[in-house]
This record gives sequence, structure tokens and C-alpha cells, in this order.
Amino acid sequence: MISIDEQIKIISKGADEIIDIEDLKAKLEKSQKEGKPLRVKLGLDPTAPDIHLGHAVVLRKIKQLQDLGHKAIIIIGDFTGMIGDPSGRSKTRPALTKEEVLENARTYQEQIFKVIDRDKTEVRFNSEWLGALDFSDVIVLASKHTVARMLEREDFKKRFEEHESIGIHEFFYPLMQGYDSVAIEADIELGGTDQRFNLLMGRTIQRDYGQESQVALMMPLLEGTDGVEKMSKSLGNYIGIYEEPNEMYGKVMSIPDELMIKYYELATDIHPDEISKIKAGLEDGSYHPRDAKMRLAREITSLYHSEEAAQKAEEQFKAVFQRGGMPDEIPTFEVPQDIISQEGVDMARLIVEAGLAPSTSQARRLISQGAIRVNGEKTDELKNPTLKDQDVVQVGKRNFIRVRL
RNA sequence: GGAGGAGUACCCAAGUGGCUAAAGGGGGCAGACUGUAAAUCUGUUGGCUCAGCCUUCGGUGGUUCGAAUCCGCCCUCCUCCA
Repeated sequence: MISIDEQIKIISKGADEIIDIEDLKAKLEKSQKEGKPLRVKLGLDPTAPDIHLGHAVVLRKIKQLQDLGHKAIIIIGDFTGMIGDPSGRSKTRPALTKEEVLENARTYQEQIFKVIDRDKTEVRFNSEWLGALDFSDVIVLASKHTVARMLEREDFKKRFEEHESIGIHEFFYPLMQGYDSVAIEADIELGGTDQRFNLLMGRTIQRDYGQESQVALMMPLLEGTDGVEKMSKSLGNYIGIYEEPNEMYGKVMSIPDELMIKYYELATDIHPDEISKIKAGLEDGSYHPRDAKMRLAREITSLYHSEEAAQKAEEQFKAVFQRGGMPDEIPTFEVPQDIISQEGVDMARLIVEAGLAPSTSQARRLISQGAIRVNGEKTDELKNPTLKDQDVVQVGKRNFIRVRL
């Protein structure tokens, strides 16, 4: 049996904040005494069809809790998704249609089990109970809360002060999420730090309905590959857990150096002591940042693929970026006849047809900027008369095609 | 219902009759350099049959030799009043 202190240590690892740590201790003690696992809630807003490393931060934490014997309750916010969580938004989020929500929810379920333990997980849709409330139930729920309290929330406050619109239905979002906790009798709710208000609302609402308050367990938000903004699909700075090993490895290599340690902490399963060593090595200069990042990329890639795949991605990366070579596998592209004339192959159109540039204008720009190489040789020819079968055309650093003529 | 304000390229934001395919910033892309697709610097960033042409400034219809810029109508958003 794992001791309470050890459990708390594991649960706290990497966490930004736990409210309230005493409550957590009490719950863990009770759980152990009664032999009943804690019910750990995680709400998923079905807006992004691809789970990325940012989502995986909380999922990894869930996994750790499951390994401690607790049970995960994943709530698919099919009902709340029709409102859209206003957290961290400066605008009203467009509501999703029922069809979109359901489709996304389906994809989500496929993906989360790549990280968490299916056998210790219950998946619920919140339309199950939210859809069953009638208007008077809604009024009861709403009557326990005030507008002033809602406006304490940073994003609402800001929008209110800046005369941005706030839909009344958006006030219901935290209430609904809180009610979810009541419906499933959550002991712990996980979320990012941006979920603070909603998680605390759950504590209050559970008390309103005569339940013990859940513990709010907040994980830091993970910045995306740009190193500034929180990782998100819509910002395009994400690393999806289903991405190809080469792509995943490369994207990790593109994060700013300063973010490495955070990624080690939140996106890998490396032991904290080991991370401390890496950190010390980086600080005293004995560990090269490039090597540290390569290890990080390898670790993350093997989490979602395999060690072999990660190893291969690393070799590929070295070959292509450190030595300026070519990857092993290059997609072949059949050159259409109509872009070949007496003067040679129309390179701009070749690039566009092969999907390496969105328009011939952009392709021309790439050519004039010296971004094109044929078999490793730089060329700025618009028409290439010498291009032959099996030649490798490279656009920029990382796009390659092998032509078939 | 009334009064006022706003809508510009991926995003933010200049621009109030021609010199505007549209300043500036961000982001993206490319090049150089390097220690990696980090950092830094430079270039580039509507499309096309590219030294020429075509289409863009919420929509639409006008005025004008000429409009993102002026006028009418419409749509959307915001503020104040009721």
C-alpha cells in the first residue's frame, strides 16, 4: 500500500496548485480506509479533434492517479460544448453544432486512451444530466450565484471593462461545469490553471447540493512550439500526439531552449531527480542544450510511438539538419506532362503541384530566395531542362520530393 | 425604439480622392549564421500566362477621368439613453 504522503508527493508533482491540500489528505485517508478509489474528474471540451501535448499534461496526471488506484471520470462536454468555454477568451466563442460536438467527442475518446488507462476510466457525456434539467432547475442553480462573483473572474472582468460582449449563457458555463461535479460526485477535478474559477465553482456548487467539495488540482499550461502562447490547435503551435515520429521529433526540437525544462516536467515521465540533474548540467554548461533537447525530443517521441521510432527520427533529424542531407523516405511525385516544355520543367508549377507551395507566386518567391535544391545543389532556375527521373527536389530545409518523369 | 462609434490583407493596426497591392508591428516562409526546425541578423509575405496584367480595404448601388478614402441603402459588432 502506498503511503498517503507518497501519494500526495506524486499527485503534487508538477502541479501548479492544489486547493485544498488538507482536503486532499482527508480524502486520500478516507479512500484508503474504506478501500474506495477517489473519483477524479476531467472535463473535455470537444472543440479540438487532435489531442496535443498540452492536453496530455492533465492526462498524464490522470494516469498517475490511476496508477495510485483511483478512478478517472472523463466528462465529454457535449452539452457545455454548445456554449463554448469562455475561459481565457477575449471574445465569445462560437457555439458548436450538436453534430460537430458529437463527432469531436468520438475522436477524443479514441485519443485519450493513448495516455490514460481505459480500465480505470468512466466516460460520461454531460448532456446526460444537464439535458435533463428543466428551467426551474436551472433557476435554482443560477440563484445561488451572483453577477458580481462572476465578474471576479479575470476574463469576464476584462471583457466587461473593455466593453466586449459577454453572453448571458456564458455565465452558465462555470455553473454547468460545477454541476457536472455534483452529478458524478467528483473527489478531485483536474484542469489547467485557466480552469481555476471553474474548478472552485465546482467546490461551491457541490456544497450547495450537500456534497463534500472536490479538490481542485491545477496543472500549469504548456506553451506551444512558439514558446509564448499556450499550446493550441487554433494557434497552430501544437504537437499532436498522433503526429508522425519525424514530425513530432522535429517540432520538439523547434521549441525555444528556455522551455526545455518545462517540457521535461510536464510532457515526459522522467523522474524529477533526473530532471534536476539535466537542469544543473544546462546551468553549469556541462550539458549541451542541443543534446538536452534531443533527449527531450527522443523521450516524447518514444512515449507516443516507440523507442525505435524515436531513435530513427533522431537519426533522420541529424542527417537532414545537422549534415544537410536527405531523409530516407522521400515521397515520390509524378511530374505532369503539361508543366514540361522545351525549356525544361516549370519549377514553380512543379512545387505547387507537389503541394510544397500554395501558389505559383509564392513558389517563384521561394525560387528567387534560393530555397530550392535539386539533389542538394542550389538552383534558382525557373525552368529546369536537366531535371530527370529520381532527382530529389528540396524546398526549404525540410520539404523533399523525388520526381518521376 | 433613439443617439453615437466601428468593420482594412493570417492577426493587430495606419491610411480620409490619384504617388496604395495598401505604412508599421506580430505571425508565417526563406536565406545567412549557429549549438537544433533555439537565439540573432537579412529578405519576403494577394493572384496570374510576372519588367505586363487581374482581383482586394463588411456588402451593394452611385458620384468622379480616377475611391479603401465622397454619397445612398443593407449587414455585423460596440457604447450610451429608453
